[in-house]
Amino acid sequence: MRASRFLTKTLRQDPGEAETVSHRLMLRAGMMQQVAAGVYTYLPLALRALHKIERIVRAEMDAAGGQEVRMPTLQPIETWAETGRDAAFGANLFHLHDRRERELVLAPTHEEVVTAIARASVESYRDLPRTIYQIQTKFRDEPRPRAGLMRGREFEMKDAYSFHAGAEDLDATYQRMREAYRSIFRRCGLPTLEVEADSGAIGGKDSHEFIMPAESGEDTVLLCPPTGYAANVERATSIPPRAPEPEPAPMELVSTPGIKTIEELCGLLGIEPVQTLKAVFYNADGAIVLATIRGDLAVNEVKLKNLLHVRELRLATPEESVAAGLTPGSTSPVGLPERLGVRRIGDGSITQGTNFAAGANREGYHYTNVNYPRDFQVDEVADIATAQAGHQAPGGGGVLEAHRGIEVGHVFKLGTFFSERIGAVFTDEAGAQHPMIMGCYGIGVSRVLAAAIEQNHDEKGIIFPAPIAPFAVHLVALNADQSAVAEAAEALYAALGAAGHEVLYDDRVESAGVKFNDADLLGLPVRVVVSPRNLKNGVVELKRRRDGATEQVTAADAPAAVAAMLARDNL
RNA sequence: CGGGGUGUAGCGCAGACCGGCAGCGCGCUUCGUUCGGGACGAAGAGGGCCCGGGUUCAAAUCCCGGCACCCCGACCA
Repeated sequence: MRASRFLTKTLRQDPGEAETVSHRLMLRAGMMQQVAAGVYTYLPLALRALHKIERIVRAEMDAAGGQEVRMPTLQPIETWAETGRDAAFGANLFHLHDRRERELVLAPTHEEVVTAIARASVESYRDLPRTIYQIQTKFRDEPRPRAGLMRGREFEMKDAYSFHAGAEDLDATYQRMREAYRSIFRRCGLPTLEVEADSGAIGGKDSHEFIMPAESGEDTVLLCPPTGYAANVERATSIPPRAPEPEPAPMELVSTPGIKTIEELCGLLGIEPVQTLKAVFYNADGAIVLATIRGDLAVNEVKLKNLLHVRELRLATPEESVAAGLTPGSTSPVGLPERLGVRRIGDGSITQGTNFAAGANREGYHYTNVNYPRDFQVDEVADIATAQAGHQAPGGGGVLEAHRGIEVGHVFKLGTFFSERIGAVFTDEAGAQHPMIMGCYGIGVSRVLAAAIEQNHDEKGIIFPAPIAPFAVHLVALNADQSAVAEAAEALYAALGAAGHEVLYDDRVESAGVKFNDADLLGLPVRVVVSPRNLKNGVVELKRRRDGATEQVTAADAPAAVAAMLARDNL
């Protein structure tokens, strides 16, 4: 492709509305154009990179036994009502009406439709397992689209679904898919963490996320290198530091005027947060729930939500707390009788340690020497704590460290939620019918592109990993208006193409600085410079974008030298 | 949905408090000089200020209403 004919140009200044690195660089490089919030046109550079990613994804899905289909984006609401997921998705689902006023939705995912495929095509255990996948545009009316391709309302996703006669068979495919995902990200040149994940409302057992480490990521993962433990913070468990265990003393009411926070309480009493208990009020689908946890820990709302089996969980408002008979700022599990009708959940941390300080449900007062279960009771003790960096990994053996990252893939076991509701059953060897057991496996293809740029850039621009670069080579002709340069560059352009390289040929009449800066911005893996100076020396100059390694070779040797340089790009 | 912010030339922004002929930089066009890290000079083109009302002799500017976009939080690939 000749730069002089190329559709898009680069921007010299940063676009005003882009904060995130990948968003900014993609706009500056002319890779995409915004059409609406969270909706973008993929211009040639972006589309070429997406195609590269998709090719790798397809190859690995096919190798893992997947069969590609294309399901419709436009779906009748009834498809969603059948499983109740129209309500589950709520406002995230795009709705529209046809000319007969029939209600349709734009699909955010495809479990319902793919399960209907399995229902139609699978009859017996002999027809199982099956893995179906597609690469397609998804629509989700996100509450807040952000950061360009990172979180769009319209985005590209590879979604795969597997169907099984038994749990062991699902497990085999699940593991095979995890391997395929590792291969995909490795082949893309994108180091990715694989972590345990929350499996969400549908509540499958196993779930893993693939997280690309990046500071701008929305997710936090906790890693324990010595033990290999890796989990999303939403899901992670840990062994928090132990609380002191002095001889239990009689509970005492102390005056704590104006004290609202754990820090203030600790300051006043001369103790550490680990020696306190805090009580947090939640509104869980309208019901008030009291969560009690040690003061140095935080409630993990995902865990709590899963425990309670509710759709919506949020902090209770002060008014709601008061209405439930509680005193915000001095809330406490102590003296909270069962009859209030507030469900009480205690974190495991309350069962260890003695003589805690806790609220007194009375403005300006706290209790000291509070001991569980002597002084208060809960309806259930469970792990509802947020694991933190510095905690011991579950089982011990190492300390957790926290990292930010971007979720680019997610695999999980669905069980029979969909097959039961859609009637996707098979006949077993004994002639009995069972719902198929399902797994599902997603990759945010367009997000992978954004994440790749988040992970691979410097102050000058993008540094594309060779496997997903829109072009492999940026051929730059300096003083392109000189006929000797133009002739040499044209010949090299043809030779590189003939050798199978994808080349962006900068034949524009522009200054060296402009061309070099554009090349740095676009970040194609290898830059080849043809110039009067090089011509005089009988060479062309190769420069690798990633590490700046340079090499001078004859024009005749250039195609092979480029190939060699590309091969070493990811090392 | 709550909080914060912004809509003025293709892009980045000033002008707005204090109404008075719409401006700067980049980019673009033409000519000349330059030519290995965003060159220089000269001459040009290009918007009526997000939309709708209102106030006023006069509105980008003041008032009212709307829309859009961005950022921070509750959600996800």
